[in-house]
Amino acid sequence: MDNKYLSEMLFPNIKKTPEDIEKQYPPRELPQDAKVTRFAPSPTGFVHFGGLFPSMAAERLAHQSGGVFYLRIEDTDAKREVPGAAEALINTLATYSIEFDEGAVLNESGKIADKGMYGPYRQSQRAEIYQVYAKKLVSEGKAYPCFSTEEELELIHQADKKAELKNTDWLSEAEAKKEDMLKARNISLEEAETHIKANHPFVLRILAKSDPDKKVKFTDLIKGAVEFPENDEDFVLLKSDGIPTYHFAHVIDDHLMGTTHVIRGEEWLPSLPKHLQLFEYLGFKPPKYMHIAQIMKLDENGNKKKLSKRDMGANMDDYTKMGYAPEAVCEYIMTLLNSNYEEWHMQNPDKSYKEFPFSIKKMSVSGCLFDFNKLNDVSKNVISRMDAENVTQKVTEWALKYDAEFGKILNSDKAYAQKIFAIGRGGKKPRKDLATWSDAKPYMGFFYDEYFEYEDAYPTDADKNDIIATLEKFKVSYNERDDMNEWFEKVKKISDDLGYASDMKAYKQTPDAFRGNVADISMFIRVAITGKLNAPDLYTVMQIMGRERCMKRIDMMIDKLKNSEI
RNA sequence: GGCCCCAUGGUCAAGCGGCUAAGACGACGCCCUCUCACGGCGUAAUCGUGGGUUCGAUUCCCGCUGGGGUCACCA
Repeated sequence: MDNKYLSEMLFPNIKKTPEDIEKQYPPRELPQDAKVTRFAPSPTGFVHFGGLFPSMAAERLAHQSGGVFYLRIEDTDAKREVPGAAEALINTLATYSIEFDEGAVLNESGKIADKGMYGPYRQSQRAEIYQVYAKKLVSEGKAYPCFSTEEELELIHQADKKAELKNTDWLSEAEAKKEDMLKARNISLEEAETHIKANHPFVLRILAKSDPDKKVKFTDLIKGAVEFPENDEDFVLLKSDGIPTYHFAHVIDDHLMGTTHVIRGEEWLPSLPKHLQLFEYLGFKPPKYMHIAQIMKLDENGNKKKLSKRDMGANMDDYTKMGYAPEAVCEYIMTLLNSNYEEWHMQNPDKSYKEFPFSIKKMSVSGCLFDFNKLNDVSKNVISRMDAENVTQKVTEWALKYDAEFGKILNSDKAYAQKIFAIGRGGKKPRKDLATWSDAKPYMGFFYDEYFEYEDAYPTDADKNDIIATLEKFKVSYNERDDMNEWFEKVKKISDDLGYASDMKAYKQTPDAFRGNVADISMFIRVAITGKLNAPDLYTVMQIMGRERCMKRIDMMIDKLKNSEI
C-alpha cells in the first residue's frame, strides 16, 4: 500500500492505466512470419553509416517477410537534440531508398508528422505513456524516486573515470560511493514525501534485483547464445524532466508498437540485461534481438576502431557530396551485411538488391573494416551498367550542386555530354572509368575547351620532328567521314612513312629496325588532341569532338612544338 | 579494471570433423591491344597460441594472447 501511495504522490496527474494504453495498441494483423522492425535514430545529427547499416537489414527483413518497417524518432534528450536533424534524417534516408511503412514522415510543408496507427512516433510526444508505466512500476515496488542531485552523481562518475584510468585501487572507492548512492533505494516513505512536497526534482530508478550470481541466458539471432549476469544496476527510467531514458522508452515502445525484431548495433549488447529485466518487470514479451557487428576503421596507430561520427565515411551525406550513387552504397552495404550477396549478384546482374533473399544466418558476427576500395569497385560496376542518358543526368545533377561551373557546361550541350558518356557503354564489357560522379570531370574534361590542358607531356625520348611530321601528315589526311578502319589505316600509313612500325608483331620481332611503332604515332596525336597520354579510343573521341576542334588542337600543338626550345 | 562480443590472406569472407582451405576487392605479372579502361590468364598472401576431445581438427571444449564494445538524468 505504501508503494501505491508513493506512486500517487509521484504521478498525481496520471489517471490512465496500462490497460487504457494497451487498448490503443492492438496486436498487428500480419501474416505468420511477418517481421516488424524499425529504425530508431536520435535526432542529434546526420545519418551515420553505422546507422544506415542495421536499418538496411531491418528494412529488408520486414519487407521481405510482408511485415512492417517504421521510423521512430528517439528525441528524449533535449540537450543533445539538433534542430532540423530529424527532418534531415528523413531526407537522407529517402535518398538511400529506405522506405518506411509508418512512423515519422515529412508532410507537404516539410514538417514532421505521424503516419500509422501505432504512434506517436516521436518519443518526446509519448511522455504520458511512459509515465503510466512508470507509475505502475512504482506502485509495484519495482521502481523508486531518487532525489540525489546531479552534482552528487557527478562525483561518483569521476571516481569511476579515475578507476578506469588507474585500475583497481580506485575501484573500491568508486564502489563505496556507489553503495552510498544506492542507499537512496531504501528511501523511507516519509522522506520521499518531504522531498515531493518541497518540489525537489527526482529521477525514477528501477529497483534492480541484485543477485550477482544469477545468470541471464538469451539467444541473439546473430550472436547465438549469450549469457551474462543479471542486471544489478538501479539505472534511470525517467529523467528529472519526466522523459524516459533509452532503456525505458525502448522497452515500452517496442512492446506497444509490436516490434518483433530489434535490430541494432552490438554496442547495445551490454545493456541487454537491463532491457530484459524491464520486459520482465512490465510483464511484456521481449522481442527477438539481432545485434549487428560494428563497422570499423583503422586509426592512426593501425588499430581497429568503431567508425565514429567524425570519421571519413561516417556521414551518409558525405557520400552524396563525394558523388557516390546511393544504389552503389546500398549494394556495398549488402556485401557487408550478407557475404553471399556478391555471388547472388553475379548470377543476377540485372536484379535490384531488394530482390536478394536476405538471410539472418549469413550475417557476420565480427566487425569489419570499412573498405573504400571495395566501395569503389562496386560503384564502378553499378555506374557501368547505367545507360549514357542516366549517367549524363546524374553527373549533371551532381555537378550543378557541387561544381556549378562544370554543371553549367554539361548542361549547355546535353547531347554532346551524352555522346561522351556513351563511349564504351552499353556493351557486354562496359568501360569502368567512373566510381563517383566527381570522377567525370578529370575523365572527360578535355572534351571541353574550358577544361582542356596539356596534363601529360610527350615522353622525353620522343622525337620532336617526328611529332610535328606526324601531326602535319595526320591533319592533311584526316577525313571526318572515315570509318574506324580507314582512320586507322591512315595512322598506319603515317607510321610507315616515318619509319615507325605499323605492324606491332613485326615491331616486337625486330624493334631496332624501326624508329618506333604505331602506338607511338597514335600517342603523338592523342596528346595533341586530349592533352593526355591515356584516353578512350581516339577515333571515337575525335568523332565526338568534331573536325574543327580536333584540327584546332593539332595546330595548337604544332605551334607549341615549333616555338619551344628544342 | 569488471562484464560482454569477436578471432581464416592486406580487406570482405566461404568452410559447419577428413578439401591441393572457395570467391571478391586490393597488389603484382602476363595476354589482348594504337594508350587507357574493359576482358582473359596467372602469382604472392590466411586458419593467433597452448592444451584437450577424436583414428583425424580451421571446424568441438578450455586456458592464454590479441582486437573490439560497454560501464551517464546520451542514445
